[in-house]
Amino acid sequence: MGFTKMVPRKGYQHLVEEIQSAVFNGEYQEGDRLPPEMKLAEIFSTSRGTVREALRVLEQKGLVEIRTGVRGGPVVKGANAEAVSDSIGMLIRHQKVSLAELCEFRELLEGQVAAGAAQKADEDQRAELGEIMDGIRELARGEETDWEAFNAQDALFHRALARAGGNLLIQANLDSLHENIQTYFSRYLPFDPDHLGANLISLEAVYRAVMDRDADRARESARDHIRLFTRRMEANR
Amino acid sequence: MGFTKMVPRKGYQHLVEEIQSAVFNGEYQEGDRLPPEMKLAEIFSTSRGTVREALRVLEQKGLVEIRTGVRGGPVVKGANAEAVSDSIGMLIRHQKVSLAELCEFRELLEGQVAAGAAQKADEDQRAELGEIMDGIRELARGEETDWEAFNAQDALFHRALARAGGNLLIQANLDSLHENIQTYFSRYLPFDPDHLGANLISLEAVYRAVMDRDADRARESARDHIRLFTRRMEANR
DNA sequence: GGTGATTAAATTGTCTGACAGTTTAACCAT
DNA sequence: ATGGTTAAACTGTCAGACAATTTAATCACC
Repeated sequence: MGFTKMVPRKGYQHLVEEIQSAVFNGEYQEGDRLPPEMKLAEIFSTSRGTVREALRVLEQKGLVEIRTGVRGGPVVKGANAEAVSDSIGMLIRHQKVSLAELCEFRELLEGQVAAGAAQKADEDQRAELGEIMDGIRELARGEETDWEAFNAQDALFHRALARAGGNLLIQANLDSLHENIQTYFSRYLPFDPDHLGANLISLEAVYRAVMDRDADRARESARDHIRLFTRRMEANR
Repeated sequence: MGFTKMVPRKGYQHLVEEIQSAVFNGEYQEGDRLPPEMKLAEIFSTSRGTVREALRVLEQKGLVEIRTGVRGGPVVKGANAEAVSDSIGMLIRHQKVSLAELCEFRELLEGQVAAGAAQKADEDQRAELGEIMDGIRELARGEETDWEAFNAQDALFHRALARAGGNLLIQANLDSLHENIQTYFSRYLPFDPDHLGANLISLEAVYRAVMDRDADRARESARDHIRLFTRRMEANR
């Protein structure tokens, strides 16, 4: 017990681990250039091909970025949530996650984010939210609403809210939810002026609660707002 | 506006996308073998080196697994949360996520999971939880507690709870949190019989609420349980 | 007829060497 | 100073070779 299957070590994995821990130990800081492929091959006494495979892995992990040309090479990237979002998207597209689960999770996160924003948003962020809301109202007022633009603006609002109120982990998750839920949107949420009105009303409720710094009401409004979509999608399915 | 920087396409990225969508379109099912490297090189009229770089990326994404030997080659893997966990760990180790944020997120998720388990756990899962709790009580009773074993059993409980009550997205996130929070545990939570007792009590509360199918109480107990750790860690920091 | 050892084949893992493409920096002309 | 040109430092890609690993088939033996 406690033993794990012995799997033949592949060479590039060694490189991946070494470089990774060099970065985490601070030997290379964000923005620093790692040695070029040739040098790395020399250092680890391996071939350029192997080095390149390791670099592909590190690149995918979001740890380095590779620049071509002189003074190029592998550069340590600042941490970002892209890889998280990507891998979550993987789960979703592998259809291991149902629409209901997606919505349950989103409801939970958006609620938390709204509550956080109500408590933590600074003046700049509050102003930004106000501007975005103005844009949304503007779009909703027109006779024939540009559905695409409305959705885009709506997404913008949720993003800004997430930045203001959620920590990076929550942001990463919401990003991938937004990204991956679009599939369902376009399938199950055809344009409908009725829905647009209801949407705007529930979004206004979230906005007001955040502006009033009322965390509990913000959470509940946000959950309601998401539930509106959920129900609408389930009805159209 | 709306334009994105034109970045020179790298060849292997093309392969990655093509293969990825082939999998998501169902052209290849879980467990199917993709063509071997040579064949892929032929199909995409490229070289083996390029194919291998693409495979490294897909491997890292958790989409394929590569087997050596005859009847080996790239095999489509079932979805799993490893890549999610890995990338979240990255954020944490890059210190982009504070302990406080980690705990905030964990509190939210564990609460949801406990509530879900209270509502949804079937008989088997309830029995499993009971057995794990027995094990925990057993470990706590002893004179000199095996701290390692206790922690392991505790983790087991949280896992079982997550399986019973959370959807896959929540599970994936919690898995990574558990994995990555260990770093902090060992640094800030040295063994302490006092803490162990409090821990057991708050865990019992979660267990009872789940068994009573009281979702709200389960959520609150779970959040309390997590807060206990959070406070303890912050105190020792 | 089964059973264990041997061999052959398929496929990945690695190395070498080469050349094309890309980007920066230095140099040069105006 | 300004603009264009060139050289150098890199990555991107290819081809060909051989080693290592695993499976399947074959063969010898009881």
